[in-house]
Amino acid sequence: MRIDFTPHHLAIFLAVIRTGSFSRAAVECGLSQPALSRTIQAIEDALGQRLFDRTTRHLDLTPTGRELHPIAERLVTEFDSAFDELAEFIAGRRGRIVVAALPSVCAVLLPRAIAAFRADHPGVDVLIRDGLAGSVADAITGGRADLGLTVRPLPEAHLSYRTLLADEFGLVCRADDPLAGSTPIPWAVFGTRNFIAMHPTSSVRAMTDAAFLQAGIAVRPLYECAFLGTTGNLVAAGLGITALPRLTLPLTGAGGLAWRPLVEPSLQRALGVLTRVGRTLSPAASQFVAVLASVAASA
Amino acid sequence: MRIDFTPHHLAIFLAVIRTGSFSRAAVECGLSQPALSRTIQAIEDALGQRLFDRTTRHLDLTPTGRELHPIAERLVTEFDSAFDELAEFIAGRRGRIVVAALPSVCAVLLPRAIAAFRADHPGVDVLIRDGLAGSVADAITGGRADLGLTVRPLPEAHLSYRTLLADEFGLVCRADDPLAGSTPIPWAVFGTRNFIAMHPTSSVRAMTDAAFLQAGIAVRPLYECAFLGTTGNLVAAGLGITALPRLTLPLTGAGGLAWRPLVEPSLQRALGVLTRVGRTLSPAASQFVAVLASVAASA
DNA sequence: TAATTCCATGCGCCATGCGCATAGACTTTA
DNA sequence: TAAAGTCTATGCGCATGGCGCATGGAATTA
Repeated sequence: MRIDFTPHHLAIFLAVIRTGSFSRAAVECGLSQPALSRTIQAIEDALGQRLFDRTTRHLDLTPTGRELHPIAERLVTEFDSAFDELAEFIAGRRGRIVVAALPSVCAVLLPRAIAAFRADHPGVDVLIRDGLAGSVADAITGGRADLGLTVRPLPEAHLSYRTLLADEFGLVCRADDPLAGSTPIPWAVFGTRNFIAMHPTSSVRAMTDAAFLQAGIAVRPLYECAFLGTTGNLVAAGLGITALPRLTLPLTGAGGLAWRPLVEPSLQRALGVLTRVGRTLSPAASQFVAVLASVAASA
Repeated sequence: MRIDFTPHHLAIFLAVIRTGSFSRAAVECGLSQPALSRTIQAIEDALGQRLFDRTTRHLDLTPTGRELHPIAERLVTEFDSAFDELAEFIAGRRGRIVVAALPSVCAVLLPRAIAAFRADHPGVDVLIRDGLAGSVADAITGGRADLGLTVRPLPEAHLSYRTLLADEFGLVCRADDPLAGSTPIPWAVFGTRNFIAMHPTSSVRAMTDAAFLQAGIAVRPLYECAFLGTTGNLVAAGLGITALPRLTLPLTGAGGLAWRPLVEPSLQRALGVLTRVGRTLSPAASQFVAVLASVAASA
């Protein structure tokens, strides 16, 4: 007779050894004595060997039982620790999350979220890959990242997007610029001043272009910067003004700048979580999204 | 839902990974596709997590599945190798046998039996503890030896004895002794010559005393030797004659001795296997007994 | 649009595992 | 010496779970 051994079988065997009695082992295992007795018999039948030499008064391991003893101990321990380990992962207490994010998110939202998350999940590593909107989406599509933190992408069948917060566009000028005094400021202002643009592949540029279109003005970019730091320094140097979402301001790295809300149109850059549809998130990643949402809500 | 995971569950999980398909995995596992599908679902329900992101066209591990993968591999391997190991033991190809035996058996029967046994069972170690009849029986009673090779002991409830061979008593004298010419020789001969006896605790002494009683003669031992080598040398020196079972002759260690069958009564010392009742022998030990029996039969 | 290929699900069957009651063996106690 | 007590084994019936068969439903291909 060939049965499929389970850790349960082995645990029962070990309980008999530990207690030195079928009845006591049955109590310990939460079974009736007949059930336990038959489980031992089933193992013995499967092995073709007795495990215990037993009478009503005596119970001893047979040589085969003695041989199985350490094996059973090892297997049960292995099983338990393996599933404990897995349970840690499922509980979100262990794992690795790869987050692809826009530089601005990396600079502002992510650090706070990671700090809050790691406080509760010290066993989870969070890896960051920063990049522009296109590369974030590619990382998600290609499976190189679990989560993307980016602007709303063009709708695509296998991408799922959930907005976390709206980052408002505003004018960025020198603090001593007269514009810094009036608020709010219409986008039309860029028709009268030098505009320092971001690089055409950036998500900010796509939105400023759209705003100009909506405001009905034609703006000729004076510079096209790949990095916000460059943009900030150009503005600080008095070479022109620009429009940036509020959260990107710290990335300009320049002092003496003012940010004032822009209207007509009032424009917000949606920042959110990008995932791949049909791909289950790890428990840790799901919980990280929740932390992100609460951090974004309190921002 | 909490199920009892078995290596079978894990093997099915691994088969799906290996084949990249539920249907192919089902074939590989000798199951129907629905059965396999439900087994995976059962694991997923138990863990509260999907293991595969699957459509009819695509199958991918989820993070939890990826986490379980190496764990499952390890556990299945552990289980297999553990039971392979146990199977070796049960087949009698691995193990350790402790044999307690009389010196004469150690010298004559055991070496041949061990040689024959080890040729077929290179993985089994055979340990020998030699001692007189009493200590052999004690070793069995006390569980310090698996098998005893000794004379038939006094019947005792927990000892089981099985005769392997009958070792015939004969006269031992110098080869140039006139007695060496006549055969068979009656025990009464010891009434007319100096008798060199074995020590009172030895099994041989018990039998020679009984023979004298049966032959109706009174014999006064000249010496009482603990070792057969001493006895042999005393005989060789011409100090007397003695009676020994045939198989003990090589242990006398003396040259120039003759052995002639004794009659009136003709006496045989039974040599056999002593075991403890109610104590299962290891598979290797059982097989060793079989080898002993066949070696004894051909002796 | 039809055919094909997968995975999921409804259904019924049967083996397995369980508890209850009790038998049987052995020891202890009166 | 007999009765009581303790421990494992077994008969029995029930519920659960695992399985195969048939089929549904979704995605892809011809």
